[in-house]
Amino acid sequence: MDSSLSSSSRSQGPRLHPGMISSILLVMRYRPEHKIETHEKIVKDASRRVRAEGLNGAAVAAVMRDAGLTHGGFYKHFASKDELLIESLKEGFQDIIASLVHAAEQSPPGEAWKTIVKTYLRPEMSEHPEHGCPLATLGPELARVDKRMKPQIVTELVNYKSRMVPFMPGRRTADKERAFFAIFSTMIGAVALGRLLPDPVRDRVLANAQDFLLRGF
Amino acid sequence: MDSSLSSSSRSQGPRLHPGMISSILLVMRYRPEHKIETHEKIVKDASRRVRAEGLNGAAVAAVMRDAGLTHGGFYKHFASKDELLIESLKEGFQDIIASLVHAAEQSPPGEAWKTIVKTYLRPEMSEHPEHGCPLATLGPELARVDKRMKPQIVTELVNYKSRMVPFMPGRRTADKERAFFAIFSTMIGAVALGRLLPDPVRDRVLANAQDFLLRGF
DNA sequence: TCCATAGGATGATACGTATCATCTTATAAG
DNA sequence: CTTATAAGATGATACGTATCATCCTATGGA
Repeated sequence: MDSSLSSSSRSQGPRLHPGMISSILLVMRYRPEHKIETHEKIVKDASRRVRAEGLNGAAVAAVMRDAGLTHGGFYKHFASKDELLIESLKEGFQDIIASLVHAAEQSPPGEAWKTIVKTYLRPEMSEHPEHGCPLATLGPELARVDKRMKPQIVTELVNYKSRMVPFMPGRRTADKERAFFAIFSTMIGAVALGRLLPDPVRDRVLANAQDFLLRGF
Repeated sequence: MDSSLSSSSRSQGPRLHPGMISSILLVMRYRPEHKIETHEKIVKDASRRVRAEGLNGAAVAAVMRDAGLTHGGFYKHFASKDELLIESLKEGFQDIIASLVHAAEQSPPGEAWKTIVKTYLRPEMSEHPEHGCPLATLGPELARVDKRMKPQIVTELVNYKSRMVPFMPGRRTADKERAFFAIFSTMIGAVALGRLLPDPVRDRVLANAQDFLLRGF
């Protein structure tokens, strides 16, 4: 690995030698992955909390406790709470994108969008908002966040769209985009509406939306 | 009005006479409508705030200030903040129900549902959440409120549905109910999604949902 | 004119929360 | 083993908010 640098006696002048490198660059007291790992754990916990309890369900103290830490270390990981929010939203979007893409990919091309609809509208998806689509859980709240966060949220949404559009019904891309908005509007609304109602009714709302979409295209 | 009770000299024994009535029942220092009026003003202000800023946008102090009062008198009007929340939600639902019913009633019976769709999806409706549908503004938040409030929210939603169903497309009531859920899911989702996006895109999302629905039934 | 009182105002309390300053400690490098 | 230092813990501050106790005052009736 570092064999070319291992004999410092051969280097002349003030060139970099292993000792200098380690004292300048490699001064890491914890495993290099350590901070990254806990950072990711915090974000994942926050992402679940945010989807389950809304934008202010991810209180600093609560999220840190989830990660087995105390509130004090928070600002070693994030410049502000908003930064955590953005990261946990991103995490949430990647979460459902992964689920939906995975489902879509193992179904015949023409049917992929139907698979996405069926996956999104499964009752278990509604039952577990902490693993569900951030749009269905906190869509309206996201519309009200601080101006500074909006561009980043729009970016996530645009990315979401671009990952879904390939699977959408329609010939031209413009058609697929229209289908994306129509289909996701219906699904987001159905999940939101369903969650207001007691279990059996909720499932009927979801099934109804599914029928509507599968027949509608 | 009270002429039958006006001559107290005619009554014998410990019967009710005007003096007693006024000292027992009619001891009202302010106009009887006074309290009701300010109560309604508080609720209307809260209803706007809640729809514009979310469930915790209606802070006691803020709402009272809107009404030209201070926070102290709040509990002369409401037993708790939750009580205000319920009342302002009810107000919000009555608000859009009135708008939609009004629009629907002045259009030919078979077309009423189309008018509702066009009204709900107007860009101005999206621009002014404080006068819009509570479901589009705080649907997911309502799904997370305290268990004790849920029944009352469900009641409001059921009432909303029963007011819209008569205008929905379909022959039998069951069909109309299915249409209600499909149509409102799509509209709620479209408004929520649209509000995440910058103005011109938002309007396309709304128009897209409208086309989808008008063609879909 | 005076009074009783309900509506409203002032002010206090208790709690949650974001943020930051300062202290402690685990650990890789030497 | 020692040491430097970054990750994390403790604790403090500041602010918002719900709730309530207590005070003030406008006003209809006498």
